[in-house]
Amino acid sequence: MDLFVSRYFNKIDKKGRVSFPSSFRNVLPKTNKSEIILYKSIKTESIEGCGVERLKEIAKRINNLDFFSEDYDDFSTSIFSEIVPTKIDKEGRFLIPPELKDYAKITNEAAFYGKGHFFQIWEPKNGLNSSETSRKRLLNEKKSLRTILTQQK
Amino acid sequence: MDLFVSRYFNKIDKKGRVSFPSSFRNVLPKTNKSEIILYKSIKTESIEGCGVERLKEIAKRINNLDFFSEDYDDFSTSIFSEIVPTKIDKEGRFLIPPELKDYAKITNEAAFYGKGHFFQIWEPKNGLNSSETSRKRLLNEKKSLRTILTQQK
DNA sequence: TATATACCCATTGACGCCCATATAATCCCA
DNA sequence: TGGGATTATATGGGCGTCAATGGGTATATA
Repeated sequence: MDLFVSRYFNKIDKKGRVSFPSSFRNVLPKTNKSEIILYKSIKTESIEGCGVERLKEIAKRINNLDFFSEDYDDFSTSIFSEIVPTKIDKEGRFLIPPELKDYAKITNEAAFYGKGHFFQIWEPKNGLNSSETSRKRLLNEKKSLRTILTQQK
Repeated sequence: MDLFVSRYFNKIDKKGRVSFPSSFRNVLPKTNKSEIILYKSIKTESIEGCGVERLKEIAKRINNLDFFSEDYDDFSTSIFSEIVPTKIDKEGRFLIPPELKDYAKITNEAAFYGKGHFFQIWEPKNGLNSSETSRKRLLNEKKSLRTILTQQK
């Protein structure tokens, strides 16, 4: 499985360390399993992150936007300048950068949400509320996991 | 037969393990017979699942969406974090993820229902009640297998 | 020097992996 | 085609490993 999937709730210890979920670690490239990049989620009150190699992909996507558009400016500012490279220790733990931790209002527990090619880190209650909202929106739009997962080409 | 069909009632042992029905295992791709993905059924109090290969297709599709669109966000949010990849051991058994187990109110026995391209896992009594209800509803609507099987497009 | 963090080592409970058995299904050969 | 032998499936249990977590000490940085 080379995708960030599922959800994990991990404790933050007295030193501020938190375990990066084992299954997430396995998604990171073999060449660099000890570093991730973190940044503020643009649309939500959460931290977003991915492996370093994904950064290049993001750069490409942003580069494809109209160079003179507001979006280009906004995205490149809010993403690149906000990125915090973060090291993962031998036990698979890392320190959540203080600014991001504050931004997401995380205190003593962190919820890790798999999002495919990236992941999000939430204050647990906020995370639950947010996914509940998503779930309801899906129901209203009559889309369900089943329709998406089982549809044939 | 590359479809999930028929119904099986399997016991959950002291360690929480349950056999994934042999005929279901044969539906999984030869390349990966030891992993399935599970998620909450949206419309019923049951667990739904399928092989991992579908997930990868979805990931590919989602990745092709506009990186900054609402759709990209919505899909990745509602799909990836809800999915629980689950390993099947050498004997064909697996652990039902606790959250899903609770959701379906499963305790010491699980009913596996083949649904074609996916399957469902029910608490046995709930499963029986649900299929009985379905049967009656079909009868009331005067639909029969024959109508469905013989209708032309 | 004070504070933070990198680097060790320890603990615990859960899980993966292995081996075992009973029953059911299948096969094979006379 | 019958009946014994072989194989497959569901199930039970032991044990080593790993993930998450806790904490001590050296090292760095300001």
